[in-house]
Amino acid sequence: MSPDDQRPIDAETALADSPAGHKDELRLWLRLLTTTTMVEAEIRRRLRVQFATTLPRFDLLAQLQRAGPLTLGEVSRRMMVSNGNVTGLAARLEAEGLIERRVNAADRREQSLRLTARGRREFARQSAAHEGWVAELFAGLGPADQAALHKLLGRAKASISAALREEAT
Amino acid sequence: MSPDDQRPIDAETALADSPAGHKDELRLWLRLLTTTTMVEAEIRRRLRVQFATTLPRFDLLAQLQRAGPLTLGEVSRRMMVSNGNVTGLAARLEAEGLIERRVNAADRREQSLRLTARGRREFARQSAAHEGWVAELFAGLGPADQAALHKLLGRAKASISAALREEAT
DNA sequence: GCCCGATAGTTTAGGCTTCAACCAAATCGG
DNA sequence: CCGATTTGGTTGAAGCCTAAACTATCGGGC
Repeated sequence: MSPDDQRPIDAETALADSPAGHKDELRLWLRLLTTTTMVEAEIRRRLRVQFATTLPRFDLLAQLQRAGPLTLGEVSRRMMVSNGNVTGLAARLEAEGLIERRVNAADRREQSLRLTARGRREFARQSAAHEGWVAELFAGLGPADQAALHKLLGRAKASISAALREEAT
Repeated sequence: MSPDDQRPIDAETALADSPAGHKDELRLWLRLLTTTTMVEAEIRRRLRVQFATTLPRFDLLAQLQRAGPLTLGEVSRRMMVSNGNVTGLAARLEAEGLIERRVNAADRREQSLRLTARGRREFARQSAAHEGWVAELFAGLGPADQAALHKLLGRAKASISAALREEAT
């Protein structure tokens, strides 16, 4: 650790040396992050200008479309966001008439969310466009590269999951 | 384009068929996104519990550490965020005594940001820990896989950049 | 029947982020 | 020199997001 590194690190040497040679992982992570950020920013931008919506709204609709009615908690887990977050998101989508809530009579704590007819219609339009955008952004990557990247990302996910489980011990 | 796709897509067929077979790209993108999200969430969490700070703050300090004094606009471009965002971020970091601002005498619109002594000290601690976390999360990925992933992400970035340039036409 | 712990959601406070409108300083063309 | 444009930065409104505290309901043990 020794956090007393007071050398006047200049721009050149900034990323050059390291205590344990973890620079490669760092470079990999930064590249992964910028790649994702670029795609995400473009998708957010297009959702806004073409459909006047946002990525979180789109994601929630996608969950309902794919999995049918879901409780707030299920949506929260699937989207990997806090439940408080889903509360607000669902409120906005409900106000826009894209989803509706229904309290579970058997367990009155639960309420399930489902798409309205209008929500299904809107999402179908957005979803088709979205799929095209993604294809367009990755069009420069050949099928073999795409497959290889998919596989390696799977291994990366496994590595990360393992590290997270380890930590939870 | 023809966004009038009105079929009542049900949950089963949701991801099953597609107009042009762009499902593979979509799957690739979703995997890329979740991988990044998992790492990012963990880094945010550790920054919060171990250093009571946030990822954007850390990123801004990193920019200054690596590149020396920068104007707000330069930071904005490097971090790929809006300039209004940097205004607030810099205000908080200045209030915490980690950075300081200095108006450029030659062009009084500009002001450069630089780390304070305390900022350098704090960032050195955080940075060392951060590097270790990233290495830990990717530890399950062998050097060959890491290198391959890095290369493929480079190609993906090139593809995305090309698509964005195309669009700007 | 009643308390107790667990679970589903909401609320609150605070930070991050964007866009669009704005202000101030610099630059450029005439 | 001076108006028009550009550039650097700030502000305001709105949405997203989290952690932590809270409310309501359910289930089980006694």
